[in-house]
Amino acid sequence: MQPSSEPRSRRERPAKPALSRAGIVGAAVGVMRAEGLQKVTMRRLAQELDTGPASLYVYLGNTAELHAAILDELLGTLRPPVGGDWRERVEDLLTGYTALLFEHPGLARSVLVSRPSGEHYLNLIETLLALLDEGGVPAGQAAWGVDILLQHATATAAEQSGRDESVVAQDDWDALTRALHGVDRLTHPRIAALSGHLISGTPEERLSWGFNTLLNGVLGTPTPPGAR
Amino acid sequence: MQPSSEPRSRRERPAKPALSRAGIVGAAVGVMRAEGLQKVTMRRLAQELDTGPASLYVYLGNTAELHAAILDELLGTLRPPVGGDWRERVEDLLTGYTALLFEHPGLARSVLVSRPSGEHYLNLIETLLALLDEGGVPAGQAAWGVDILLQHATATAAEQSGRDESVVAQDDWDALTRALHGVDRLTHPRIAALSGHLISGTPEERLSWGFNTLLNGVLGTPTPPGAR
DNA sequence: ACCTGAACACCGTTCAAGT
DNA sequence: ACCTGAACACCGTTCAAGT
Repeated sequence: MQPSSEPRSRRERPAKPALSRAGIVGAAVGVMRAEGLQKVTMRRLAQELDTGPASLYVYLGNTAELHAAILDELLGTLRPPVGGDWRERVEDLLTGYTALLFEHPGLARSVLVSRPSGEHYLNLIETLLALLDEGGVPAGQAAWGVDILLQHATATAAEQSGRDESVVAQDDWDALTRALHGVDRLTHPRIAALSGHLISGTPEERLSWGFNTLLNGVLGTPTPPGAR
Repeated sequence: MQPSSEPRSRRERPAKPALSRAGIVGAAVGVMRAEGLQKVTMRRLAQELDTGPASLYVYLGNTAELHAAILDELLGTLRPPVGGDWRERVEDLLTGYTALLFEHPGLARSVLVSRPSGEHYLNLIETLLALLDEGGVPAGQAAWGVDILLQHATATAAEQSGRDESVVAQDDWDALTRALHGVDRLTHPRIAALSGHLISGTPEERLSWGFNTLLNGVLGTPTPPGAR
């Protein structure tokens, strides 16, 4: 019997491609788009790629690294703003970054802890530094400012997680919001007086105010001499 | 045979106390102090309280609610600052809050999503509002300011999680830090020029600068007319 | 060298059934 | 009414063993 030149497997599968970090991250983005981030697990992804979960650990150290890589991939779709002065362009860029994360708040949670370090994230930092430089922000303040601006964007998106995934959110609302309204005006007079203000505004208004507050603060707050 | 007035159980256990929300949260704090937050799971806690995990769901809606309740409990140990002007007292109070979370960064992660709504958290908000009022911060700015100040503190603590639990952290450091240093100065000139500044300063210096930046921004940034 | 089956050691949450 | 055993439907990560 002659050795066959046919592949050993009889089943004609869609030609299982070789694993690679890029391929894994691409598949992860696909699963996330189709089924949400909560389905992007090492096990589910291995299943998608027709292998066992252990194989993924050849390319990724852990799940947090996977999430960071997914965000970096998403960041590739972020276009640098063109119109307006430097402040408007900073706000536009950060609003775009936040909008991306608002669609996947779970990603924001992950990324707060294990930040991306890929090309697109570096481009975002570079662009922000260029805009702050254009606005005359001193180097030290700009460097620390980028950090705090991105932290605010990421944390604001992360706060949405849980509040959106389940439909429970609407009638359950928020225990804190209820507590703020039901407060005793004798023990907590200022909360009682300001309860309207504490939860006022749309998410967009608060985010925009946050970026402007941060920008004003960064412009006017020197970093300590030792760190400069 | 006379019915015995003895308890049905022969084993003299440490008198298993009736379940209550406060008891569960207390036990959770105990487990956290002894073994870390990662061990505070519904199952582990049920074991600690000599019952099944389902019993806990009579008192707590989910794990996030448990974590929020733990932080509120911890917040009971936070003493309002006494010395200095209003700005120093704000910074002291927020530094104390952050220090609490630095010891349990996982708690900060949870709480970013599902905030506490207990007595001690309300006291913290009330105290902050009083201090901002003392500083002459307009009501709308103070209300939104408290939110952004607490967010910065919480997010900064959350960023520590992962970086501390494992000893890997030290030599692994941070992929982003490495990426910032290894950047190409042709494609990312500003990162290359500022790489020293981007990671400079101690955590304390950066946190303090963050609070001051926020305070300066809050003082100088009016909230939008509609939301006011 | 590269890859992976199988196992280890867990999770949160629900629900039918008990007291 | 209050409580819970047992089950459902999963996880991340490791490691010995294969090719």
